[in-house]
Amino acid sequence: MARKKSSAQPKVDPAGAPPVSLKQLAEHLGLSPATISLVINASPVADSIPQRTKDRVMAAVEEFNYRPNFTARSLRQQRSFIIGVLVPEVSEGYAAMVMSGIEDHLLQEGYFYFVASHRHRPDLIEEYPALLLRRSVEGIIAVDTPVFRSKGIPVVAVSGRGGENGATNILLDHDKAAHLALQHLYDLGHRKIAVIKGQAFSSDTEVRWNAISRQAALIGIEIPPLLVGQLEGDSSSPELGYAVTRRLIDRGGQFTALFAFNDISAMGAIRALREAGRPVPQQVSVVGFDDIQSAAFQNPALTTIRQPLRKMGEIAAEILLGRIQSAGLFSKHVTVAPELIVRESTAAVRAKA
Amino acid sequence: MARKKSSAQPKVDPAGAPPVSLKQLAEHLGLSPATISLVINASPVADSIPQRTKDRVMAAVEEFNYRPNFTARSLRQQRSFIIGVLVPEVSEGYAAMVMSGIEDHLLQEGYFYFVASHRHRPDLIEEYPALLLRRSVEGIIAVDTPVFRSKGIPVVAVSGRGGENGATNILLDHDKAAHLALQHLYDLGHRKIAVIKGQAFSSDTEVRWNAISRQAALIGIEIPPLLVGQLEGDSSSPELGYAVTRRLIDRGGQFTALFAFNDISAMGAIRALREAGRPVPQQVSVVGFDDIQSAAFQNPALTTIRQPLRKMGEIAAEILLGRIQSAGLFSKHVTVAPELIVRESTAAVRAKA
DNA sequence: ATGGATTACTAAAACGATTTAATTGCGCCG
DNA sequence: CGGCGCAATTAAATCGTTTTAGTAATCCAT
Repeated sequence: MARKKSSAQPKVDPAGAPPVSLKQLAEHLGLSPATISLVINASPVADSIPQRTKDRVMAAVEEFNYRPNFTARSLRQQRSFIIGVLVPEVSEGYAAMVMSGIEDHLLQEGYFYFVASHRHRPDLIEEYPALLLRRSVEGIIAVDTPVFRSKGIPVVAVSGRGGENGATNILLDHDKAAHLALQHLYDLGHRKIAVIKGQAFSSDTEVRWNAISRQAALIGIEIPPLLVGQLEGDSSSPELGYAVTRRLIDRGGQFTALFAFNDISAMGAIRALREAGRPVPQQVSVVGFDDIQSAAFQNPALTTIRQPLRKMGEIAAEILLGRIQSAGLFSKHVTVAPELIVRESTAAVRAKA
Repeated sequence: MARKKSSAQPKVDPAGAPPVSLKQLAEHLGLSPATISLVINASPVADSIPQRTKDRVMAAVEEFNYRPNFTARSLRQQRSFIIGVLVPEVSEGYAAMVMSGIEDHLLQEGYFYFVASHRHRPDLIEEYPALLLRRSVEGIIAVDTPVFRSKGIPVVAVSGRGGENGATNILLDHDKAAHLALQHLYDLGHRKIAVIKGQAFSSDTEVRWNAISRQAALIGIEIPPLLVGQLEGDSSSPELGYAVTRRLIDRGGQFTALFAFNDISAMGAIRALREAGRPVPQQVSVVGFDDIQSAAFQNPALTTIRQPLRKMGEIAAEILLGRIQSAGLFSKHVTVAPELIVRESTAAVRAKA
């Protein structure tokens, strides 16, 4: 305590100088840690502290580049400023897009997030929420992930089914989506429309299919079981769309248009159709879903239903933080609107030759 | 302290029972927190504790579902078991794929990670590492992100340029990649080959271009400046590839093959060529780079150089954890091998009609 | 019987903040 | 001149662990 004196200009240290603690700073200033903490956090208790002292404190903070230790603060305040994000797989365009929106909002508000990809494995879907909880996340956003018991922290589900246990759901207006797609095809003269449903484990599958049935009936289109296929397998490659379309073709049902579960499967479907000698859009029109990046640059460019995925992520984050701040009432769900993007994979049905 | 007695079966609490602390558990067992901590962590000091007591402790842990508070433990041990991941943008396929590999390894080893997307903004590239540091991450993985001062924690760069300041680099063998692509085209009879370079801010751009120049010379191909284009703009849509290919065509240089910087730009290029009446692969062959998911389902399916992105992420995580564990020597870089994936976008050059 | 090992624990000090309830000194009023 | 109130601080508890340095009791050998 008598020797260090020449270390008067700490400034920018090159690499490894350990950060200063509140106590050290206090000692340097001849004040107590309490005072400094109060000043730094602009606590109302600090109102009685004269500006002179406050300035002195702030100057020292600057000089030594003092930053409160986040872990210590977390422990004391019981706040981590971390939230957990559950997705099927980070590298899938759908989840990545939602995450992008989530991140945007969270970082802005001073939060960080942990990501965990469960790859639809039930054991991981069970395990990860608990693991996140143990890391004291303050809330969870579940993207396309089935329900789980949320022990005491708020949960927001993006296109998931969290209906029951207190989760807020961000979901697409599937009826509008179905209407946009079907009406578009109907207007082009299509009457025989095939549909590719999603995998059973995908939370959108059921609601979407129900919406399609409803809207088809309203418009006056009949969709016989023969023209309904379902994605199978848990990869996310276009291969699945290819396979189901092959089955659809082999089954022999006639159709002039196809409404795919997502853009990825639409890509596979287009290839299957082409190989079967039924080029898109000349003989069959195809409508995708999601409007992922590469949809616009397929050949033919994909007509699709755009989901505002980024926006959905942002909303999810915003609502979650809201629920964290005030643990009061909360809405059960928020609906966002889809949009029809017309490109080249749909065309008017050809007049009978 | 005399009243609670009937709460003998805590079991699975429905929602909001606060977790028990070590102290409570200790009180319940009539032992000190120290003992329990030692038993739980199987500390060597606990060797002298009789099995009977250990069993009692473990039983109580089970009964009350006790889990040590992670924040408290972090504070005491000065370990967060968190690492930071810097990427240009989570929703880009390239980064997402690498992240997937990173996550895989990290979660296995009991770590979580924070993601921050800087979207190539210099201020964020400057700010985020500091922010992560403040959150006491134990290391940083930088994906396609230029260098920054890593204050005291290990850094691993995936296809970044961290050459100088003590980062380990995971990089592709670009010479091999260039050789694979060029030799493939050469073997198909191509001699006039155009190249699309990446944006200036992308760390791969320069090394890759140098490798291409080198390998072209070795094989005996000349690549005149007239046939070299560069991606411009910081979006990651195929639009950029489309634009640069248009410029290339307009400039009037003759070429029968095109080597794109990545699959995304290859998609744009193919469209530009098609619109200009030069179908792929009949008149021009195109080789992409990366082998992203949808590459196989383009029309024509993309011939491309596959980067083992997931694997690169895994390796990055593994090396980083290694460096965290033992802060000793470390390798400056690790090289991974690319692979040529031949599909439909390349074909033999047509005999002069 | 004494002293050194061993056994079975525990007290208390960290870790680095935040926050509540004092404490001290001083001016001023009655 | 006693005491009230205010201004400027601070002591100390707390958050929930981990870990070091003990301590007390028992055992065994001499």
